[in-house]
Amino acid sequence: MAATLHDVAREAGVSIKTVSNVVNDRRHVAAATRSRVLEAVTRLGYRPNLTARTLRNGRSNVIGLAVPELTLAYFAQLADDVMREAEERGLVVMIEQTRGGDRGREIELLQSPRRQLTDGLLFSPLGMSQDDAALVNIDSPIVLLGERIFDAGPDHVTMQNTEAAEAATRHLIERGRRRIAVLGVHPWETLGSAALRYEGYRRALEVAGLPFEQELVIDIEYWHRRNGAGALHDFLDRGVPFDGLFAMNDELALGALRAMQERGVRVPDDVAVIGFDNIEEAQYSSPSLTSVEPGRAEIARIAIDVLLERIEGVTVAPRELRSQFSIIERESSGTSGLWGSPGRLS
Amino acid sequence: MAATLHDVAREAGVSIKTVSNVVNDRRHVAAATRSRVLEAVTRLGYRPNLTARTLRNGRSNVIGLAVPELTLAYFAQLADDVMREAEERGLVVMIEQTRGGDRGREIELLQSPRRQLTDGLLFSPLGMSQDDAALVNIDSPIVLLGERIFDAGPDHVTMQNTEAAEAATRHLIERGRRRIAVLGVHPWETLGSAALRYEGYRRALEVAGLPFEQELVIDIEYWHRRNGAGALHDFLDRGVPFDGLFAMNDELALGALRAMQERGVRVPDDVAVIGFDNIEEAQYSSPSLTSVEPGRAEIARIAIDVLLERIEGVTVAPRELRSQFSIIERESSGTSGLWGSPGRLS
DNA sequence: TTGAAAGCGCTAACAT
DNA sequence: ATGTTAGCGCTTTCAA
Repeated sequence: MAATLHDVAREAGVSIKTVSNVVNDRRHVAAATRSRVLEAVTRLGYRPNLTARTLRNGRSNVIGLAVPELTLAYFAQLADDVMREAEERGLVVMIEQTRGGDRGREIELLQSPRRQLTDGLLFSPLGMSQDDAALVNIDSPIVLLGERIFDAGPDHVTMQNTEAAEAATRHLIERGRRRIAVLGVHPWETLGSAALRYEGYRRALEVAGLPFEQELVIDIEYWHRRNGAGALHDFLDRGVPFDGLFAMNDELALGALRAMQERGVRVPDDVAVIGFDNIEEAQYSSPSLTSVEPGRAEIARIAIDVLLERIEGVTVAPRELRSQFSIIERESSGTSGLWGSPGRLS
Repeated sequence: MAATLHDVAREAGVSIKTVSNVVNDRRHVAAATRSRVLEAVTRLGYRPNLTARTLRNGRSNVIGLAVPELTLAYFAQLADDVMREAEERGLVVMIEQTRGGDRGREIELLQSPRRQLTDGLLFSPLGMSQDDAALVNIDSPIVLLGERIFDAGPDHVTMQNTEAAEAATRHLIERGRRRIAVLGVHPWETLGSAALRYEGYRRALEVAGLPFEQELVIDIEYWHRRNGAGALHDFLDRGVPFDGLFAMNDELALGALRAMQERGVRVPDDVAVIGFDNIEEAQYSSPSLTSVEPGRAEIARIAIDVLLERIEGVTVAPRELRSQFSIIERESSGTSGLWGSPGRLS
């Protein structure tokens, strides 16, 4: 059995209060007493029971992070960023997967008794939508990530989707591309990353005075590589001429690269490609993938800061915060460079 | 403030014991009482305090999973598998990253008070080695994953590294390759995935009566894509002739594919390539990557079963369990197939 | 500076 | 079938 405060107190010949004071590094402990206690602590191998401490303090120093899927590189990297930031603040992260946009699972998760194990939740919904906004107003502190739900009550940290998508499309236009296809559109939604990025795409065309062509719009529900590859095969079958491709995320873009390679379409010579998210693989694909760096690490940092404020009980009006983005240019939108060195960040 | 058992009891006009019985679905509760209690539960929005329950029961139904890095696809997928299996058993998983083989962090994690938040730990060491075997014998239940530490005391679940590597190498030999390079060797270790897979490589050569050539051995410490690409560039610079490549994991293989593409080496025409791990990307690279499927999902299932047994207090001798593997053949070792459909599993 | 004791919310032994 | 109560290990008034 693990040693408790009582055991240590008995061993050191003091009260548990004193042991508690020593363990928690409080003042008002005589040096002699302190060392006697510490000795007992090591002798017994005492380690504080975090569950008891949590029950007593009403605070666990564990925060939850709910993402659609860890096997999507973007979310694995987000999780990594969040864990790094959390660690610096002495927090532990408990990750939960909502499994690719299952609205029911998301709602269940919000209401799960497991919320009680954490002091607060960073929640990245995918299946829930603006209609469900009321449901995210749970008792415990919560910060929303992503673009599914706006103005719902909780703080919200996200990226500049529309602006970044506009910049991405402009990037292709500036390189002389005129017929730019867009991959991953969700025509059924008006919010969400897809809708916002699509908006940016259209805005860039408009600003450049380029016509919008419906035949260049490729709908895809799930933004996985396989869907990108499949959809692009179908698109190529249709024979619609195009010289640029804006993929709504890097997974789609990588799938598209693969499909084009299979079909003998040269990138960037025939088609210049840009993705979104700047996942690590974008550097190592062939050709390396130009992408939008959305400021993921910044999102993680801000989100945790905001969540911690709420946990501490700060009561300001809900905030909507956005990270900075940038375009990382690589081979897929620039020089052919099959002989160049692997893409670097910047 | 959240409602407690007491509040519900008062609201329903019964004792807390009865409420507890209802909440935990015990028998010995009259139907009328039960419905009255349930009504009070919904009216007050009562949700059991898991921390209190854990303190009382000495069991949290949370298990820990410690992996090197979530951003390595293999571990993201392992985490996903573990979470799926855990969920089916009513468990929650708390993931921790040891950050790419940092021995100090691994040891710290084993001794962290955070262990107290979980009923047991699935631990995949990378920095610790056989010399540290004693340190994994912690108080709480633990199951080792991977190949860093053997015969240490805890149960150990792993894959058939040597056998699978031998099969992988044989796969290339059977396709007529005679000068097979091996990528990712760790000459400084005698256990560990690298050593075991290297052993399999050598065994396959021996069985086939092929000479072992030191110049075909490529050492790489970190099995990331960038290192695979870099090392292969160096190897190509050396001008050593080769017609097959066994990469010790898929990330290295994907990096190598990229490097060969940059240097005009055709895969599989000039060099047939096989990886290890069968990460999802292997299907979508160009060419798609032949790989060893190591039985990751099976490892997750077995590991949780074994851990749960220990948590329940089973006291049998420590076991060493291994998953089944198979070779998933794709383009990188077979037909050129640039026009084929994206690789499928099998 | 240190000690005694209450109580966080729950479960279960024991009593009725 | 239901109620009373001790106690899981900790922190924290309140006293000494």
